[in-house]
Amino acid sequence: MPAADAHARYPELPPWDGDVASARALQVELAARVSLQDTGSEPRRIAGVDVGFEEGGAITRAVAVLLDAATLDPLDEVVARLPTRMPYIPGLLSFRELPAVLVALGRLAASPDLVLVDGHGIAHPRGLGIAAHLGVLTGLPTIGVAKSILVGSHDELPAQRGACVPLRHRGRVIGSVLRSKDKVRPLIVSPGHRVSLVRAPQIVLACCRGYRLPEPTRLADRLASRRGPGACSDE
DNA sequence: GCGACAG
DNA sequence: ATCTTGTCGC
Repeated sequence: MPAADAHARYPELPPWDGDVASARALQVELAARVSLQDTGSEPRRIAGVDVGFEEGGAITRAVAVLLDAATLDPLDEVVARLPTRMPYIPGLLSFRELPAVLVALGRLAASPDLVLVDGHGIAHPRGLGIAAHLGVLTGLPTIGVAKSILVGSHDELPAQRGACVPLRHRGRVIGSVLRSKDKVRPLIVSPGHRVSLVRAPQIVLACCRGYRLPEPTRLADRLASRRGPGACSDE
């Protein structure tokens, strides 16, 4: 996909025009298209996506990594850089980051059967966090893995890895608060699309390998922001 | 009206 | 998200 055609290709992701009210209205429409039904089949390839910024925010850098679902070994990684076209507005994150994410995902060597996104799924004021928005756009099963709560509340969570309690909002369960590692801040996991509330945290926990973040998101995160071992593309 | 607010 | 070194704790 030509590095800036996400808008033309997806009517559900219009270019930013400063109209917050209509963007929110669109989210309400798209949220009605979200499915919380599991696919039934086990994923063979799982992708992880995350976004970082360069040049003081002028450049949006999206990273997509593809992993073998069985071994969690990396199969491919893509970095896409696009000029930033919108400011960060709580609740409208997907409109700002998805254009770059779609380009990165489209350049992967193979399409994933599931995508883990750094951000929320349906655990959002209008039920359409970035993972849910991406799922509705592409039709791919997606799960939101956030590092903090946007909306909702929950009971106390045990300190041991694997502990999981429901995240509720307006009397509804919208996700899970999951302890992915002993004594670290929990992850906020919510279905994005075509994944159930029950399976989302199970899948995410199964993707954790001793770090707080599950491998798909952790590897994408490492390339999107920090400079760690293997983060340099040249030399 | 006041505070909260993914990344 | 990003600006940023060393440091406290498991």
